[in-house]
Amino acid sequence: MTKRVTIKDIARHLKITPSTVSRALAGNTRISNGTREKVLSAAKDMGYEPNMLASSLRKGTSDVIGMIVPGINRSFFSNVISSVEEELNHSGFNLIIVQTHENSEKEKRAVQTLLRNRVGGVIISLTVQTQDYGHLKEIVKRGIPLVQFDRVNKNIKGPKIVNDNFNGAYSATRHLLKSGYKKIVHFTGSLNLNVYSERLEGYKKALSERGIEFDEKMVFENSITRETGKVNITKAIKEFGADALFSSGDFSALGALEKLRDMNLTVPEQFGVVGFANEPFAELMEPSLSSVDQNPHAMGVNIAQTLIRLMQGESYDENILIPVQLIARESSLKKVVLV
Amino acid sequence: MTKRVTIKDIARHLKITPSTVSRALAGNTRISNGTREKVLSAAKDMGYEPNMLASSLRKGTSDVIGMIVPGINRSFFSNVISSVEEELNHSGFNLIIVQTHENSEKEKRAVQTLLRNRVGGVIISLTVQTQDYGHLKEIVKRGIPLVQFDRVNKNIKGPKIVNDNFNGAYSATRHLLKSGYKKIVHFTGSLNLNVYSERLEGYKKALSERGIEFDEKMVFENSITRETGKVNITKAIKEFGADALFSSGDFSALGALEKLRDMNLTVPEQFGVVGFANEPFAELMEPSLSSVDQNPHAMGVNIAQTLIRLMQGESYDENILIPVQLIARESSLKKVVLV
DNA sequence: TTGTATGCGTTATCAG
DNA sequence: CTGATAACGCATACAA
Repeated sequence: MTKRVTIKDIARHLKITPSTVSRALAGNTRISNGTREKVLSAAKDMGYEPNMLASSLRKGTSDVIGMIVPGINRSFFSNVISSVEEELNHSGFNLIIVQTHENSEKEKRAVQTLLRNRVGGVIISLTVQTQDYGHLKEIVKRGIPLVQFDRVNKNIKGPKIVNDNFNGAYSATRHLLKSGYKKIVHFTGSLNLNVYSERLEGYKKALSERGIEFDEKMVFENSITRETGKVNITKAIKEFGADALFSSGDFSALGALEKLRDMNLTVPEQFGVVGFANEPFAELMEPSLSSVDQNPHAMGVNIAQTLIRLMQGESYDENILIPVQLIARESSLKKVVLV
Repeated sequence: MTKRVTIKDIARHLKITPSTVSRALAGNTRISNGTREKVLSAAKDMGYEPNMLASSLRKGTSDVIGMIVPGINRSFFSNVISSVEEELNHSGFNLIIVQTHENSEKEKRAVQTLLRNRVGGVIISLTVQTQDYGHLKEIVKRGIPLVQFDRVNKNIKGPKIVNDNFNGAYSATRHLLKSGYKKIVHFTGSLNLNVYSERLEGYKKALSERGIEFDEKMVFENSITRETGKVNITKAIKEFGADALFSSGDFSALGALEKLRDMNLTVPEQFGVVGFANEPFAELMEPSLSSVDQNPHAMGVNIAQTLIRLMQGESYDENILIPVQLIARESSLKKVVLV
């Protein structure tokens, strides 16, 4: 446990003052080339490592960015995180990741932790549970740059970066209709979340465009897990004679596919399925699962760039829409019907 | 951007000294119940949030733990992270996650960042590339608690938590032999990494136990991706007449399965496959992929508890072995042959 | 039990 | 261009 080398030590060693050393290390301030070089080489020789705690304390902000997500084990989030991180690192920032596991209490504590550690900025995607937005307001109130993404609250000021969920759902549903399916049910998460309510609207639009009357009973809310997928697909077929499913998540689509197989219904011949998120397993299944890709990389890059601009003082209140892409695979390719 | 409330503000408001407030907030020090309550309620009323930067700077350590991993988008790591985080949160610590993307330079920078931010402890799983261990030595040298897991370097002092890779590979290979397969090839990552070299040994033992001579040409090193899996399975069949594969990773096993299908070889009838890691897609494939589960939850809990003990001063140098479990699925169940 | 004094390491301000 | 001084917010040794 060696004693840490500080700016003072370098100053003493070079017989100059700490302020000069600090300036030399910072780089930008007016300082003679001679002393700068001396300081830098001494710093290296002595094994100096800056203390960011002290620096941040003094400066009142830090280069650490906090990112709060429901969970890192979903393909979408893990990919967004990777892209955000890469982009932030390029600009000299470091990323802290905290998971909420869809628990709003954990979300509040996460925000608290980040504020206590005086992060330079916060990136967040809300939990399903989140109803009270005091913690978000607190971030804004303290003047800390905040970027919301994916699951956002429109009433909180600041940039929000979301997928074009409406058009993704619209394309998916339209694709099923074009393929000749008639009775399409919809599985969705909580409609309190923007992402799901937007997708529902896209689904509706595709139906109405075809003159199909929307039946809200054919929308299964809070049905986004593998298990609920299994349960509800049975119900959908028995009660509504459904012949296709557009699911707002791949896991419920997966559950449905498994159940359909148990029921000896063939996919895509007798039943069509399209999911959302394009999880890695989608292409590996048999039949492979059609899904809407959310373009997580583009979203991550956008989030990072937006945050950086925000931290540079460019304060704005913008909504950015990230395009999505329908990946049509076997599970929905009954036949192609031109319209 | 409200002015931050500090201990001084509370002190002024209550007409006592900052030290008293500090002690009251810390809780443990000797202080009268009256003032403690007054301080706590004032802190709440005034919206006080401790500044952990200042606290950590003063104390010389922080409650933030840094965790460095090759990537969060692999099932194993993401599950370990979740468990570590949960366990650490219970004990009042916070987790920072940094990815290296298998890049040893990023790994070094990650360590540097963590040291500069004076984290209270470091958890790390090395990249494939890592050859120079100066950054790990630096952590130890500074007296910062360090826990290595999964991909570890035995020469660095401190606890190392790894799977029972040897027995996992041994069971997997033995299972293939028992199922009647004769010519088993092995796909592995870089044998510089402990995890892969240990698995290779397990594979060897199972072979020798059956009196099968080990042929090192049947080991395909650096063949752990979906793409290399496809390439090498072809080679394995053509050159060695292989009828089974034990792969040290699921992605290469996946590639192999895909290629086998292209070649019109049926699994498990004509060819057996067992992977390692039990990625989520393993059970979803057709045929489902047998794999070795690494028990990431147990590993995460162990890592966190070990680190906490280390931070409490219990300095030891222990190797902990986390058991693994072979999950036999369709891809290897040709028939059961008793031994 | 509480107050006083000091320093953690850095940087901003003001002189020179 | 460089030096002196103070302050960021908190916690501790010591004194009372």
